[in-house]
Amino acid sequence: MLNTSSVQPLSLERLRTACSTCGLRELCLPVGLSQPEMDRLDDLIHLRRTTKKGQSIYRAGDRFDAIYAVRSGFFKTTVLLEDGRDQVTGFYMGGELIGMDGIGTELHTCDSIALEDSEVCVIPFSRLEDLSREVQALQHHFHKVMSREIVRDHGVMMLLGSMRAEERLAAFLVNLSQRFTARGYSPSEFYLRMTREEIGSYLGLKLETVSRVFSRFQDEGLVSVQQKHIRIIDIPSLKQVMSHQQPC
Amino acid sequence: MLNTSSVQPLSLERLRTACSTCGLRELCLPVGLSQPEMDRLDDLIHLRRTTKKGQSIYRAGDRFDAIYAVRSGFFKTTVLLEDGRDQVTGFYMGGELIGMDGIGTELHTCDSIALEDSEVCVIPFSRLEDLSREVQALQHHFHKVMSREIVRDHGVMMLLGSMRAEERLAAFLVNLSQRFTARGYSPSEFYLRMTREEIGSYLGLKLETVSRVFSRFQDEGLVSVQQKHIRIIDIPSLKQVMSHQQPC
DNA sequence: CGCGCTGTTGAAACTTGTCAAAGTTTGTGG
DNA sequence: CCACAAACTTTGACAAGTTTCAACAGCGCG
Repeated sequence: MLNTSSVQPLSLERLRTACSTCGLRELCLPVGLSQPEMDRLDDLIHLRRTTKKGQSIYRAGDRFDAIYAVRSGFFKTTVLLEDGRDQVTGFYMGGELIGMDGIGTELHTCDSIALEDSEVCVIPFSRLEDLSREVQALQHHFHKVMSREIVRDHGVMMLLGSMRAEERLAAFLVNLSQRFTARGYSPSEFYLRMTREEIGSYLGLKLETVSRVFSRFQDEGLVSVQQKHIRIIDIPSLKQVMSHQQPC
Repeated sequence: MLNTSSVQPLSLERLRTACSTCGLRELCLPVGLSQPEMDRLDDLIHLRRTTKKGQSIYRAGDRFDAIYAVRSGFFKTTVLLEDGRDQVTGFYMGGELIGMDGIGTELHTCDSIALEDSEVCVIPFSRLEDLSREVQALQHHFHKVMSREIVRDHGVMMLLGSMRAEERLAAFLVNLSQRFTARGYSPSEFYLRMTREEIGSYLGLKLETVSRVFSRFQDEGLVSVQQKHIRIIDIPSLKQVMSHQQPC
């Protein structure tokens, strides 16, 4: 464990760490909590972990005892099949929660890997359950977060099951754009933290296909692509590609 | 609402309805509850709804206020895209919970449709939250159920993203077989409640492809198929098809 | 400064989808 | 209870989209 990331208790940095002063609190677990309630949540979350690019917070098979809120950085989760194939099941950015896959079996079922140097807040799960038995707003919001994870997965199933390559990539870009926007970044210009292969894995495509579609989008003037630097030129058209024009 | 299924309060039938006497309790929400705890859960769940084949329990956009436990019968859930494409996101049988997609937004995001005449227990969600603040075992088990839904969806994403048609159908049959087994039915012989089109929609394939793969499996002696009646002849080989032999 | 990882592009192969036709089952109304 | 219509399934031939294989270019880390 120790070789995958460093653990640091935060005695005096509490103020800096506290949910109440965290810029991501409106996107994260504390949504809807009163100040006293948030203080109680802060009591739980006094551990942060920094994770270098390429390292994991947990791996499939690890014992589950906490969920993690992304404080900074970018993560992917991947599932491994017995036969060696693996697939990216999600990308996570600031304010999003990772690790809920482990609740059901007490074991994590996927790997969570940092795509850049990152930091997460460690949320001990049994203590979160304890507190959410006392704080209704926390309980309810946590349920919402889990539910949204299910709905998000449905969206990906939709994408994988019935969209063509161009539609998938368009949907992916639009989704990223929206999530960056919610975090105060530009809706139209961002760096991809993941490789073409990771995008392809997430979208059920080969990296070559992802690359080709990027090129096509660029030729059509929808986006400007320079390696990992993406500038979306025409969001409406991208949305149209995403949701429209099935070749009838 | 009234035209989609009938609602019946169950004054005196309580004993018959009670979770404590339900044959599915080991697969459903009451797992791990003591008798007094289960009695309190019974207090919540005094509504059942019968649903005719083809009718829905809820539709996308309906207000969310309850989740549903399948008591008998068989359901599918489907998501509809703006452009008219839709996709089956899951099949549900006895003891499984439907409707958790609605928690996050207070609105349901998919349709749940009975594939045969069915019956569900209505679990008012806010009362479930109330009770699970008091009953730790219930709280924890509910979290497990939601988590497993996420893990299940990851499995489907895996299947849609990186498996070929034969592997998908093999995985589907193995999964059904396991779920029937857990419910005391034959692992190797069952009726499919869904059409080829619905299977295809779930697996990201066209119905013709599903039909062809069934025929191929039959030719290879893996299963015997007569319309919706399936007999799995060689489960080990089916598992091998599922998880093995990627054309390298 | 160069080696390796990542990304791009082309041509051929393969899987799945599309269209079409015919067979089968199911359900309904007479 | 039968007949007919509608829905579902199977199968074939062909088309389309994606993958595979291969070669090369570019960026970035050590």
